[in-house]
Amino acid sequence: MTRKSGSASRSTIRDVALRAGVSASTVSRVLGGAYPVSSATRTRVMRAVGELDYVADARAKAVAGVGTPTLAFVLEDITGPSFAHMAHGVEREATRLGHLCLVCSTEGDVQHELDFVEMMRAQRAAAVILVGGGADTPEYRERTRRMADSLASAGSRLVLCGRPPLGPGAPVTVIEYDNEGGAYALVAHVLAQGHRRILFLGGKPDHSTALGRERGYLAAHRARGVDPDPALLLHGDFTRDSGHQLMRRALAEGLEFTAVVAATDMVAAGALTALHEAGLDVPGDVSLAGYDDIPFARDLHPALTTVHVPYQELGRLAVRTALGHTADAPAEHLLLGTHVVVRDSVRAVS
Amino acid sequence: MTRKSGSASRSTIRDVALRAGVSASTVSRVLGGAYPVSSATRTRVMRAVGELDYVADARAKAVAGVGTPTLAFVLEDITGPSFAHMAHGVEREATRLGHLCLVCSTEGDVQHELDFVEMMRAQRAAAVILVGGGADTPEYRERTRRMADSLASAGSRLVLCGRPPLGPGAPVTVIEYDNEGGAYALVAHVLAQGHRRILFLGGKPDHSTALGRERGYLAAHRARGVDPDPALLLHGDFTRDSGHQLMRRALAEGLEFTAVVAATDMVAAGALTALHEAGLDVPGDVSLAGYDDIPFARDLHPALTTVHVPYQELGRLAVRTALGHTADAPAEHLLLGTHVVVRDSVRAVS
DNA sequence: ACCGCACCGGGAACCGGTTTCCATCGTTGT
DNA sequence: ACAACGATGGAAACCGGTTCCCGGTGCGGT
Repeated sequence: MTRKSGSASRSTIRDVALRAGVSASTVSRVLGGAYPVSSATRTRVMRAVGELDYVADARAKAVAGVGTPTLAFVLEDITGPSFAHMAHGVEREATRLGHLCLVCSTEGDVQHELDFVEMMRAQRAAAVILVGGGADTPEYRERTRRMADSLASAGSRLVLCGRPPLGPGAPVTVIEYDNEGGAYALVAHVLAQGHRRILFLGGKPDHSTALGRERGYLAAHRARGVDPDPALLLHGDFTRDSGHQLMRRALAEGLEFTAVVAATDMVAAGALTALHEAGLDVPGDVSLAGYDDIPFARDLHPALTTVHVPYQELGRLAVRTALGHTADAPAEHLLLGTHVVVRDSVRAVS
Repeated sequence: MTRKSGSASRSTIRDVALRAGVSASTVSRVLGGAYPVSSATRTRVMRAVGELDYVADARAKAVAGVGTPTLAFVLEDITGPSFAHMAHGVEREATRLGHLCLVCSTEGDVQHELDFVEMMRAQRAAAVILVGGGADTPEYRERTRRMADSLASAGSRLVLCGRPPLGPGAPVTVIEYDNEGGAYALVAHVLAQGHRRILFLGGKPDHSTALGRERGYLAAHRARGVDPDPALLLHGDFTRDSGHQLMRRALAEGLEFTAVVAATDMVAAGALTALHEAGLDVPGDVSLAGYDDIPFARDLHPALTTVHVPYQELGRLAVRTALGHTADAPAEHLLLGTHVVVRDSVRAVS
């Protein structure tokens, strides 16, 4: 039995070389593979490596130019189901392509995000993927463009995933899902069931994702020739609690509506319990629809009609595109389609 | 306006030195902080840094011994709500302590896990956190102990989070939540409502978490002096679909029970829709309880009685303990408590 | 027997930083 | 006026690897 955990100090390639009675170059070569080494030497080196339980320092290899590439993933909160699915896609694809995957939650703090991106630039990450919507302000564009430039000059690429695109010419890859289109289709479906007063439980007023879905809501109304009541457009955020509160307030205020469309399945879930708490039946008394098609949507009661967003695929695509490992997505700006999945939570108005 | 994105090649400290007309050492000192540099020199250097948009290579710094420490987080699937919350806790605490956070999903593949841990050893990660239950076989202990040893000899620490502990003496930190105790309390609660035939929707037969909860189920029965019918112990996995299928089968087979305890809220969710699909009322016809207290538990209908597990705190604790940044948790083995949160899904038997 | 070539392995330069050691310079003390 | 001293900054060694360049073998060919 070999004493492997002799001391806590990690051994260097020189230790191995010394023990095997060869030079450091030789050790590097037998470990590296593609170089002729006599089998006797190889054996001695391998034995020394085994006895010392040696692993080459990845950071040193990286400096020497033969490191494992790295990719960074920045989101607001890994806890949201849709983010989690994107993260999953990113992580899978990254490791499939032999990349390490760094992750960071910003908790919505812009400064934190900035700091992290700077950090990733220092790490020489192959790509930095920013995910999740935000306010599309000039200040945002300016700041993000600066990130993109500085990352580009450091040789890595910025990917915006579900975020407002920058102007043309920015060295950035944008991958979006079609918020407006999805909401349009969903609300069209609800309208087709005869509903005319549809409450919309939106997100923050300037949040790009929320805005897109809101636009779809509006567009569907216009296409149908109905004039949406502005009082039916409520704003909160994308949490379950927001949906719950918004719905309670709407009910308390005596707002009139026969259907509710939530900007998110989470919001819909909160709204649903608020509805239940008020003694209302869904979809008997009021119809309800969500957005995202998180796995739980099926288990709400009634099963939630919603629009499916291919989050995992989105994550995968983001890393493939960023890493240039794809021929089928050379474009700098992709827009993924969505489709509504109808279940039991919206019913024709009687 | 300075031309920053001139070329794609990153600039080195020597480029900056050249441009500022000083030596590389001086640049390093200016950037490093704690060394007297004349303000004129400092200004020149800073200007050069700005013009070149220079950031020191983090890998090189790491080799020189002044790098950002890193911590790795290994789980089966980031998509599970409880895992996501742990991940969130880990990530928050890690960045709070100035660590970078690497993540890896194993998809349940042992070889993948092994490879990743080896990779982290090479990265000189400060700690590797393995999370999620598994089969507590001799082979598992052997393999994991080897990981622990080799990580320890490389100066980093292995943390087992919700995983079967190894024998004594292994250089490992174990943090568990009390599966048996939680299940015991939950099932005791259900029994106290008068239920005597309680269906248990468990996980994989040899999965440590599933096993712990099963033990709690059994122990609660014994404490009450009731003999659980072995036919009521079903095995699947921790997914929503598993709960759905198991419940359907149980119903189809005509199993007799007045309550259902699921090993997981996800499983409970699937079971709940199966119950609904069969036209059964919960809790009118049958009571239902889950485990984990994921956020959605409140929004199921009826709101799910379940046991709360402090997942986020668990993650935080894992990194604090691993990094030794705590005086209040010097122990090598922590067991976090849980508590049952009663909502509307279990009712006294009539 | 001699030349040349493959094969193999050592030395040194390099990757991009940090830090130790030392030389220089301008001041100040007596 | 001259020695000592504090403030600066450069050269070189080091961190732990990789790889280029070369020199010493042992082999076969003529």
